[in-house]
Amino acid sequence: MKSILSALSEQNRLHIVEILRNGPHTVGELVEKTGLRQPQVSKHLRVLSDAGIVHVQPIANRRVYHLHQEAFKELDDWLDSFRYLWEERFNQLDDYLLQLQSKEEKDH
Amino acid sequence: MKSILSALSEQNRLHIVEILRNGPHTVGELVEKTGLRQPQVSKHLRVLSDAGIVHVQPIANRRVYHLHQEAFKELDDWLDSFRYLWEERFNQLDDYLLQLQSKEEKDH
DNA sequence: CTAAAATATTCCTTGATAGGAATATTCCTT
DNA sequence: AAGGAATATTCCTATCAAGGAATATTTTAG
Repeated sequence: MKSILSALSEQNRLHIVEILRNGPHTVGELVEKTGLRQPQVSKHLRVLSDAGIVHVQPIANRRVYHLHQEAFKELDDWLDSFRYLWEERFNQLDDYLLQLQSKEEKDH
Repeated sequence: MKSILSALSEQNRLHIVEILRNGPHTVGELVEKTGLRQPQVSKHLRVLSDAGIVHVQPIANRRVYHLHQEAFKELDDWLDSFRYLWEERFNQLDDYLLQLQSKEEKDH
């Protein structure tokens, strides 16, 4: 989880991921679309790959990169544990404040 | 989007967010549960707050922090744009490789 | 009004990381 | 085999962010 998030936390990598959302791309195409230099693109792809966000398919002397669904599923599962936030109708905060207050009264 | 992701990309902040998933906490409680020192916790909370991930409710001389649903909704919306990855049955990669190959043949 | 508790901020130092430049590697073409 | 194209890696430097220590701020208690 942490490696996925930190891989995505960099501007240019986020951009690359959003380009790949439109389908697989070779490194050269990514260089063109991002305006970055080739070595930096390769380096970012390495980080994304290590985080399991992209996969590579070698074809001749090119490398075709594409998104790997597992990483996004993982993110989605993690987000699931927060969905109660906008699905529950009662307010956790109010509850907590009341509880804090009653604790205070006990202290006196 | 980027600020949310980079806020969450730090280990201890991710931990704080997961503690807050169980409900609102004061700074002191977070210090205790994380084992971090108070100033660092305050600093992390600042980053989370700037990213819109947490909100604060002052009560006496304490501050009660809680998760702010909007940030998670935003993340969820962003993830939505990738859901096709595990919902589509055809394979983008295969399509792309075929396309690459036919382009190559034209070049000859 | 003063002291103490809870929290935030500032300053400093250090470690991680991104970009630049150069170079290595791999595969194709001839 | 040699050269060139596509991509990856290495080394260096500069920037940024995290932790430590000290201090400031706010609020309550007495």
